Amino acid sequence: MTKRLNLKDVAALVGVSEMTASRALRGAPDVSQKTRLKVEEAARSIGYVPNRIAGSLASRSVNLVAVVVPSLNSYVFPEVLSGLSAVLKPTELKPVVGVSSYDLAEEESVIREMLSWRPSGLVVAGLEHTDTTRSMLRNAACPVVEVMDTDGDPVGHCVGVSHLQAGRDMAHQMVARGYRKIAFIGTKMPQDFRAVKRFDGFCEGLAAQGLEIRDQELISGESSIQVGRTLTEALLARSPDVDCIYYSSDVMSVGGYMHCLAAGISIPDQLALAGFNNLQILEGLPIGLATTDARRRDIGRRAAEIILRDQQLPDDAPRDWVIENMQSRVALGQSL
Amino acid sequence: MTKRLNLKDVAALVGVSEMTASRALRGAPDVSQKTRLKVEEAARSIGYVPNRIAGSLASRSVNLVAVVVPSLNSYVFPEVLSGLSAVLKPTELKPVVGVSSYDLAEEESVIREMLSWRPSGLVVAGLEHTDTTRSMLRNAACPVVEVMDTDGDPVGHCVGVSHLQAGRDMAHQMVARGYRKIAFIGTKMPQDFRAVKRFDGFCEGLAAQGLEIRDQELISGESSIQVGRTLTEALLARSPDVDCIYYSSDVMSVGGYMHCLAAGISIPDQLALAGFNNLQILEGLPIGLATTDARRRDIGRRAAEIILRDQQLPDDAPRDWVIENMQSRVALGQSL
DNA sequence: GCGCAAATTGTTACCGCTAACGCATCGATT
DNA sequence: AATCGATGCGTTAGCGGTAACAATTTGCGC
Repeated sequence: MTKRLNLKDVAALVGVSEMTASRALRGAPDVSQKTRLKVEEAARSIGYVPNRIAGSLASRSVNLVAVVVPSLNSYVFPEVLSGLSAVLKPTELKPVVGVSSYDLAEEESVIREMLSWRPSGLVVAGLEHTDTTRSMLRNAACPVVEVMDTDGDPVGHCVGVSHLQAGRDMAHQMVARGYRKIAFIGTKMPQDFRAVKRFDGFCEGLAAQGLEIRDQELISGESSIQVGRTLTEALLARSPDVDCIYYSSDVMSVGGYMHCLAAGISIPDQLALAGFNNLQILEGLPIGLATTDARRRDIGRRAAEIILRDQQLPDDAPRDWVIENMQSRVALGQSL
Repeated sequence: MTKRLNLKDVAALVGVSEMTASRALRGAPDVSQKTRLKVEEAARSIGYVPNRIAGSLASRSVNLVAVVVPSLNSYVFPEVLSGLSAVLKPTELKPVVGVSSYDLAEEESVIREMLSWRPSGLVVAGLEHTDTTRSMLRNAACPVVEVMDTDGDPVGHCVGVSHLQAGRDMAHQMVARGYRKIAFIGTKMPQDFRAVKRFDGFCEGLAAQGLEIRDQELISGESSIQVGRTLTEALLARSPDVDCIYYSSDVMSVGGYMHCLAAGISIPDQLALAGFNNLQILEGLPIGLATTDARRRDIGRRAAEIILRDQQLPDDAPRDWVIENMQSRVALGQSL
């Protein structure tokens, strides 16, 4: 907790103007190598850290990309972030993460907070927002990308997969493989709009083949292996004839698998399981659990690319809106 | 992408000075209820979002707490964050996350970037830093808390557990339970200083009882269930007589457990397993895997409390440095 | 040694907001 | 009616940098 250091202090130490010191430290052109070195050395010697608040205000530019996700615990968003970071790494831009806790009001407040820092771009998970949020996104002075989901009405750019379609596809796969007594287990219902869409698509897919959900467990809590296991046990106790379960997430299907292991239920002979996301935790299990690859890393990468591209454009340039539906892919594993 | 809106625009619309508009929107005193409502309404109507860059510069205060962690994929730091967020939630402060990728040079650059935003506090995982980083932390004009680890020489406040001690404790538990042919499997070695300390403490604990590591697998890659499974298989193939394995993380021990499931190895009769962290993924497994609770949420909470407390203090008030060693707790489960 | 363009450095005017202080207004007090 | 403290609002002067332009120095050809 020492005296606040200014550019002025550095400049005075070297005996140049603030402007020259500023240029030297930013690596701007028009500074001689000699003074640049002297300034850098002086800055280092007194431990000067530039004040980006002042810098950003003056230059009207902020090297941050805001990323708003519903949760960091669910294993799914860190991977989106990782794709995004990889693309931003060689640039000046840095991601900043905000968490909305699957709550639209909270999302609104997080986005307002983020936008108040005037970032160079905003990435937000999902297409569902409050009216105020939508209006803030529309008026934002930076590119906006809504990610994860393409079933809906994007405000800005949009990169994701169709969760409705993913649900339908899974229904068809299950029916094609002969399962008829099919159940669904979901968490964060109905706050997780994408899980709801998968469920809807799933029911629709079953209906298209003259079937309907045999039983279901929907809870509003977060997903976890433990919860997946407990809900599976409860559902099977109630509906012992169920021959196939679709889970809202791989975390949950792993829990289901754990229940089967403990209860001696053979997979897929006695019970078939499928999840969603293609999470890393599926790798390394004794059997491959069926899932759908949600292209999370690709989504993160693409969002970053769009922001980089747009951000270069002058404010009044024509913008071509990207709506990109990455095809999600069912991976059957040995559990279906 | 619309016109940039100012406080001036809002003020003009209402017919008051910028200052009054500013006070109204911040909820500052000395504004009549009537004008406050008019200003709020005007701001909402044109979709004004305050510019916190300008605001922070003028008020010399930033409502952000920087949090620098090595990774978001490892399942461990999100929980620290969650404890931290919970404590900050009712305050003005908001956490901002940076990722250092288990790389001290990267950490230095992330911390410099963070400090350039003049946050109200900085939380960083670990006690090992480059000299430049240490000097930046020492000179930072905000409270600094080093978390996770207490074995070392903190620059600022410090909250964590002793990883050396955790390793020692686990060695004693294993020996006490009769295991003698003990191996270690670790990831991010040696970049993960805390894992290294656990390993060192572990070896020391074994040595204190006349034993030494029977075999080991150390890799620099990230931990995952898959990697845990593969390394376990490789180690057992090489040293089939090993009767107990200590892993650098629960993620890895779960992988080991998966190998045992697949290979029909009975736990703990044929092989005992123990990990570290007490991650949530342990819950729901058919058996409880031994681990050590690393108190991650408590650490996050405590760090937030320290920052809140310190941040109120005037710059020149005497500061009492906190060094808090939370006792880590071994949880034996049924795998040891 | 002179003239001129390129290279380097300095000056001025903000960026958008707020701290600090100043100045009215108004009801209550004496 | 003059005094006074509270209340509400405006004015001034920055916060710590940078864009844009002005000024100075330097190198070089002739």
